[in-house]
Amino acid sequence: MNLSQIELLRILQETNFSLSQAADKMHIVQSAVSRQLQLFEAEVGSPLFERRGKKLIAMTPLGLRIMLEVDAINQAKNNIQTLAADFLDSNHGVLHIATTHTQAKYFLPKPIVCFRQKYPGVRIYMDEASPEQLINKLHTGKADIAICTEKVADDSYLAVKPCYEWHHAGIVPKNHPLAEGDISLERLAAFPILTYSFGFTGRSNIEAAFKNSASEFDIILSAADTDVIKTYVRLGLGVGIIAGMAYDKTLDADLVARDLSHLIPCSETKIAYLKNNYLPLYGQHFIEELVSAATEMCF
Amino acid sequence: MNLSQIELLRILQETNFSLSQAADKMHIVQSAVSRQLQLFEAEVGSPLFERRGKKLIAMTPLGLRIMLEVDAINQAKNNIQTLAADFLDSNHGVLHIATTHTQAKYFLPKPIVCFRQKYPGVRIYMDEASPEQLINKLHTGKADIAICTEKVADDSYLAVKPCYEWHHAGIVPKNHPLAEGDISLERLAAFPILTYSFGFTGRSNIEAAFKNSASEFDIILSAADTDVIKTYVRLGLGVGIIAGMAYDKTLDADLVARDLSHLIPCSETKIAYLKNNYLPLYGQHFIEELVSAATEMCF
DNA sequence: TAAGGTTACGGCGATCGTAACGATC
DNA sequence: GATCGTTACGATCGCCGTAACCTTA
Repeated sequence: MNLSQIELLRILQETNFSLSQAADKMHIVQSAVSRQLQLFEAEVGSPLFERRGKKLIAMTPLGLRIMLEVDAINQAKNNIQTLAADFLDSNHGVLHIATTHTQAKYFLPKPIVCFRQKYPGVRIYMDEASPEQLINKLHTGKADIAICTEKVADDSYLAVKPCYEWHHAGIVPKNHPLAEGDISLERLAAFPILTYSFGFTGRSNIEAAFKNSASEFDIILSAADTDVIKTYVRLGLGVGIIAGMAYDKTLDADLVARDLSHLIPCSETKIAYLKNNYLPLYGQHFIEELVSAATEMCF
Repeated sequence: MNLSQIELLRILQETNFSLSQAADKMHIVQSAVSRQLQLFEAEVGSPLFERRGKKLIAMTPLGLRIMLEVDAINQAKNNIQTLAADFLDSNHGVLHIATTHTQAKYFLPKPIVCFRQKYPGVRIYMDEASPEQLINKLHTGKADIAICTEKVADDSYLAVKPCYEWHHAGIVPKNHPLAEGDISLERLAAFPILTYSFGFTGRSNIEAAFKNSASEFDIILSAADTDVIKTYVRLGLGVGIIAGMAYDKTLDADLVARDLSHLIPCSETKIAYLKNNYLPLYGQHFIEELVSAATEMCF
């Protein structure tokens, strides 16, 4: 057993068990990969892959179980490299942030600018995706830190830090009936609703609010992206329910935002990263930056 | 970086940072070890060991941090090997059990006999030590399973299964005043006490019982070993406080056992193993055996 | 001066690359 | 027949062992 065999297994998982693609990724020839896999399987004494003819099509139960250990080894190996680099120079490096559109546009700008000033040598990659995909990116090492509201609390491999609490707001054009007067769930439900896609940005709390009430509501458009929702609200399609911090007094002056905190439960945005993943110092500082930026804000 | 360098680091930790001893353990010459360490430190870019002249005397902070990852890699590597062996033949193998004298002598015999019948091909190593040492043995891979009452619940790296609850008993020679009549803490405290050493077999609960009462008690002899306590009780030195299951009606017929469950809080014997350590199937079955043996017993 | 660590060098073996072959869609 | 995987063989590079040297208790 050696580390390149371990690396090979990890890559095979990524490439749908293709030896030739794995060879490309490892910058060696296919035949070498083929032999290394044979050697490893021989050492284990049992096949790790299901084969159709010569093609690898899936992993055996043993292979799947061993893959957990392979992942652990790879993680530790990466941690050693990150630790070493961080020790030599904790001001340079790369930070992969995965988050949803709403956080990226309405929460992250300020802390990221601050962070850039402290760490001009750190290259930031920002990746937008659904909360489900964010978690996957953490697990596959494509992201170091995920910032979002939904789902991350369930995964036992993740360290989760609460970041800030916020509530939803309703947005309507200025002349809309809901622009004035008290708002209740019943009044809201009388209009078509535009809000976030399932699994995004506090959508679960919106569901919960209406589930507990007698009113049925009609979501005629859902999007991952606050700006899409705003666009269609402007076109008069109905009432938008968005995250409070996504309403911008200046840019959205043509819209009226109505507080919904008495109707929809509070949402909490969280910062998540793999427990087993060593974050370089600047990564740890970035998280602190997020938390302090969050406490300075008020929603 | 490669696996033998990782292995080298682990062994250096075990050998007090002696390159020559490490070389012996790895069955290669000293010079090879020296060079591999140099290569690894060069790759990391910083020294991992503090040196006095050429001698290694300690680890640097970076080295200590990296050692955590090294341990993770070694653990995963061992798991792969165990998984492979277990898959090929889950009836043969080795099981290292670490436990205290009391458990080894008064609880384990029955479940171990049962286990041997199911798995005649599994070699059992039994290791007696203090609870503190047991935990250390788990961490260093010298034991797979630890069985004891104290301490294990605190360690976050350990998976802990409750096994059975028991209470203490007082033992005295037949003609002793405490052989008859109701027993209170005050009456107990009037006699010299013989019991387990600090950190052993529910000793903490004995402490707790007397701490909460007004009586001061005088432990004139403490031992890790129930049999030692019995011996000196027989010699008339005082009252023994031992685990209830350590009193044997036949063998200890010359002694009288008095239930102390109303005076000393219940103790719980637990089974512990490393969360990250893959236990072969027979090991998992052994734990089940322990639990079922425990439920059949009554103390 | 003995014991532990480093440096230099030669030899062996592991692993890669080339290339021809085999199988699968 | 094009793509993917396996087998064979030669070449290279990494790693070990021997041996001489250096350093410290």
